[in-house]
Amino acid sequence: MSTPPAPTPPSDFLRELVTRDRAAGKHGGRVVTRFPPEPNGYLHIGHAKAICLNFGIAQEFGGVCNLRMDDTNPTTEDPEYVHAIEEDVRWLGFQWAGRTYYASEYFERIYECAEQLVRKGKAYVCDLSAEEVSRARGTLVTPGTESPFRGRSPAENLDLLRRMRKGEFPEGSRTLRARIDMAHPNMNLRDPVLYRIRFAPHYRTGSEWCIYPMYDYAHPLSDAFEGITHSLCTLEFEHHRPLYDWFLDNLDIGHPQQIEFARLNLAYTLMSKRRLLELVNEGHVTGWDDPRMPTLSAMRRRGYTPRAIRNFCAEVGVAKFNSLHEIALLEHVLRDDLNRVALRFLAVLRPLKVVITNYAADQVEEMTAINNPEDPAAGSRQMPFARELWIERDDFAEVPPKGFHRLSPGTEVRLRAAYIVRCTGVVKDAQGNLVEVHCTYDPESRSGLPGANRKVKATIHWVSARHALDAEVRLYDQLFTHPEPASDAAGGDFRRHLNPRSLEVLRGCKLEPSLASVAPGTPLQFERLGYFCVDSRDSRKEALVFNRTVTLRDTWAKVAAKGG
RNA sequence: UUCGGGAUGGUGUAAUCGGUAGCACAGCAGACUCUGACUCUGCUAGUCUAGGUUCGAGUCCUAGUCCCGAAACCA
Repeated sequence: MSTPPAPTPPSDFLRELVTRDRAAGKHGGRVVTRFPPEPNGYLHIGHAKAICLNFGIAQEFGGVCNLRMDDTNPTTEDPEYVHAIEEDVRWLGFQWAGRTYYASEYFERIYECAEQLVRKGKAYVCDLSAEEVSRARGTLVTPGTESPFRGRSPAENLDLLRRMRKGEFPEGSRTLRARIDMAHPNMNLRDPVLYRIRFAPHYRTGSEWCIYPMYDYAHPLSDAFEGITHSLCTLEFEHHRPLYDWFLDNLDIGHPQQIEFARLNLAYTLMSKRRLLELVNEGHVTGWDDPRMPTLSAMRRRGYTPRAIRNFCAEVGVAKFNSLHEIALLEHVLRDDLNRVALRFLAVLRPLKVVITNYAADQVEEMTAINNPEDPAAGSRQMPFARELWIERDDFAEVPPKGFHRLSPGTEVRLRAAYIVRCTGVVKDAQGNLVEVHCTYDPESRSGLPGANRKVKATIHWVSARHALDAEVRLYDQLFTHPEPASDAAGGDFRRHLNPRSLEVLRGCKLEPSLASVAPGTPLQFERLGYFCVDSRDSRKEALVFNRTVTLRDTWAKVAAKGG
C-alpha cells in the first residue's frame, strides 16, 4: 500500500506566527488560546470560525484552548446563553480543559490590579458623567481635554476606589480611568474607563460587586491569568491592542500577544448578535434556533453537520481582509458531507396521482432500495409498490419543454427501484386541471431483473399512495434578499430586505413508510430533492415535520429556468 | 481631516530568499448515471494605478487611488 500524500498543513498568517514564536522559544514553546464569548446571545457561524481557529491551533500545536465566558457586563448576560454556548462548542466537536472559565471569577484579582495601577499613579477616579467624559474625549481629529480629576493623589484615588467598591456612590457617578494621554491619536488611549458603577446583580457573582471592569481592561488580565500565549480576536480590536499591551506592561502578570484576524461574513445573512436578537424579539423568526438563522443552534436544527461547518471554516481560510463569503461554498461543504452520510428515502413533496392501469388493484410488492450508495454498510430497505402511486408534480409535463426527459404522454420513465412505466393518458377535472396520470408498467422491468437493463431517459421517485405517510415539510431559503442586508449599500434598515419567501411550508407531503421512525437530526436524503431531517422541536409521531437542510444540486432547474 | 488595517479571476484563499500566479467554490462544455445527484474530464477568468530597481517584481522602492475599522460607563 502506498503512503497517502501528507496532508498539507493549513497555512495562514496565524499559524505561521505561532510557528515562529515556538521556534523562538517564546512562552517556553507553549500554545494556549481561548475562545471568549460574552454570554449575551447565541453563537453563530461567524463564531464557528473563531472556535475552529482557537481550538484548532491549540490542538495542532499540542496546546489547550480555554472556553471563557467574557461576562463583565451584568446587564446583558444570562446563564441561558452560557449553556447554549457550551452546547454549541461541544456539538462542533471541541473539548476544553475540564471546565468553563469565567472572566467574572477573576473580579477580585482584576480589582487588585486596579489598586496597583492607582498606587502607581496610572489610574484615577473621575467624577465626570458619561456624557462629560464622552465630550471631553475629543474627536478623531481633535485632541481630548483632561479631566479635572486627573490630578488626584494615589491616596485619594485609592480611598475613592475602595468606596466605589463598597457602594458609597450612586450608579454612574464615578469611574476609574487609566491615566494615559488625552491627546493620543488612538482614541482608545484617551484615559479609557476601567471600572463603572452598576448596582446590577451579576448572574454568577450576585450582588457581591457594584463595580464592573470594562472589556479593554478585563480582557488582557483574564488572558494573562490563564497563561494565554496567543489571544486571537477580530479586526475591530486592532487599535485596542496598544491598550491591551499598556495594561500588561504596567502590571507584572505576564504578557499574552493579541493577534487580529478578519471576522467571517456570509452573504444574505446577518452576523451581529444584536440584530439577530432583534429578529427574534420582533418575531421575524420563531427563535434563535429558527432554521433560517445563522446561529449554530439553528443550523443544527436545520440539519447541518458539525463536520460541514468545520470544513467550511477550513475552506474560507483566515486573513486580515474583510471578506464576504458566498452561500454556495457553505452549501457545497454541506452537501459534500451529507452525501457521504445521509440515508436515502423517497418522498413526494408536491404529489400527483399515478394509476398503473395494468397493475392489479389488490397487488402489493416489496421493492428493495439501497440506503446509501456511498456507503454499502448502510444496507437496504423495502418499499411497498402498488397500483396507485404519488409522483412529484414537477416530474410530469403534459407538454414537455425542450430537454425535459421525465414523464409525459407516451414517454417512459423508470420508477426508482421498481418498474419502468409508460404514460398512456391523463385525467382532468371539469376545470381542466390535471387530476391523475395513467400509466402501464412493464412487468419485465422490475429492478434487479434483466428486463430492467435498458436505457430510460429518467428515473423518478414515487410513493405508494395507500402506504404513504403524510408529513409537513418546511423549505427554507435565505433570510434576506440583499447580500449585505445591514450595509449602507442596502440603504438603512435590514428589515426592509427580509425575504418574504424564506419559509415555505408544504403540507400533505407523501413519504415512504420507513420514514416513520427516523430520529430527529438524522441526516436524510429525499432522492432527487435534497437533504432533510426530522425537526427536533415540532415533529411528532402523528404529525411528522421535516426540515429541508439544503437542496441537491439541480442542473435541470437551471436549464429549465433559462428556457422559460 | 487623525489613527489603525487592507487591496491577487465572479467569491474566497495560496505563492520559500525576487524566479512558470496555484487551490477551492461559482460559471461553461462534455463523460458517466436506476438520484438531471455523486464522480470524472476539459475550459473560462486574476496580481488597484503610475513610475522606479532588476536579466526577472504579486513580492523590493517612491508616489497615488480605493476599501474597511475606530470617538459606549458594550464586548
